[in-house]
Amino acid sequence: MDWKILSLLQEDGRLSFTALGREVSLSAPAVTERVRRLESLGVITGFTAVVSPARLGLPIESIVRVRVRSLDTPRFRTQVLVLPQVLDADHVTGDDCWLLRVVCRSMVELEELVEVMQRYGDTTTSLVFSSHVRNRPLSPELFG
Amino acid sequence: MDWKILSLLQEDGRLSFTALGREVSLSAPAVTERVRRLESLGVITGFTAVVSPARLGLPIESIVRVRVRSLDTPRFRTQVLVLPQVLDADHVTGDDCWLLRVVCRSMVELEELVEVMQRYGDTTTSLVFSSHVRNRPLSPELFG
DNA sequence: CTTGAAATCCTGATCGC
DNA sequence: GCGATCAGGATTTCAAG
Repeated sequence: MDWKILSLLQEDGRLSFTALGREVSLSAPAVTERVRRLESLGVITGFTAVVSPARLGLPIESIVRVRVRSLDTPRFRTQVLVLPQVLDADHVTGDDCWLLRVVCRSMVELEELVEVMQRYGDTTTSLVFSSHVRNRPLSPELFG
Repeated sequence: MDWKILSLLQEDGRLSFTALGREVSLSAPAVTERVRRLESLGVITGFTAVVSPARLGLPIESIVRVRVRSLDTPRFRTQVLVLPQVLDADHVTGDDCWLLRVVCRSMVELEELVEVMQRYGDTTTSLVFSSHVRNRPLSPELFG
């Protein structure tokens, strides 16, 4: 039941509670309470509009791996992770330390960004040809 | 003006049009039309609930790089990219070809997934320690 | 979880700049 | 083209059962 609600809200985050109720055969206040509970449990962390960088004039998307020297990590976090072009930043195991997803307007801008990151460690940059899966909804099949 | 609307909707995708109108000093029908236009332009591609894999019992998150042999690419796409554990999949430049973000319940499950992917090419797996930036909203600063 | 009533919101038409 | 106002219908919210 909660899974059905989660699936529907991941598909359309603006579904009204009454529409949601119709789908799952529950009254509107009942689904409202379930959604509020999922929020307070931290299962649902928010609702958001999905925006296309390309349509906004940000045609370049790339993944930058940065091997940050440990002494430079604090400055890396305050100088690089706050840049608006950095859409995702994960600290990971392995030699690469950090994986950043970056969007920008041009290769020149990307070059500048990577030069900044180079100050904190070696980088490896991959340009994204195409995204075949983007933020796939979590589904009960994960527990099949 | 459209930027203000985009920022607010990326923060809270369920904001009502009247609340949105109050924030930007516009009437509800006016903001409604602007949002509809942003949707039809493809700037806003949808609305979604943001769900926490960890809170759902998926504590392992990892980035898998797969160097898929080109002859195996069609099967890779139909056999791997459809798995529910694969939340993101990008085709990228460079030696690695594919970058996948994967969530799962345990290291055993991750091992099985990586073994499947190994059938299509060499893999390199990085476990995510922590995500310091996750889906940062696109902001006008990108064009500062 | 459901019901029901009051407050709020959404939608379309119409008008004005 | 863009936004404001208004009325009718739908939705949200809160109380009570």
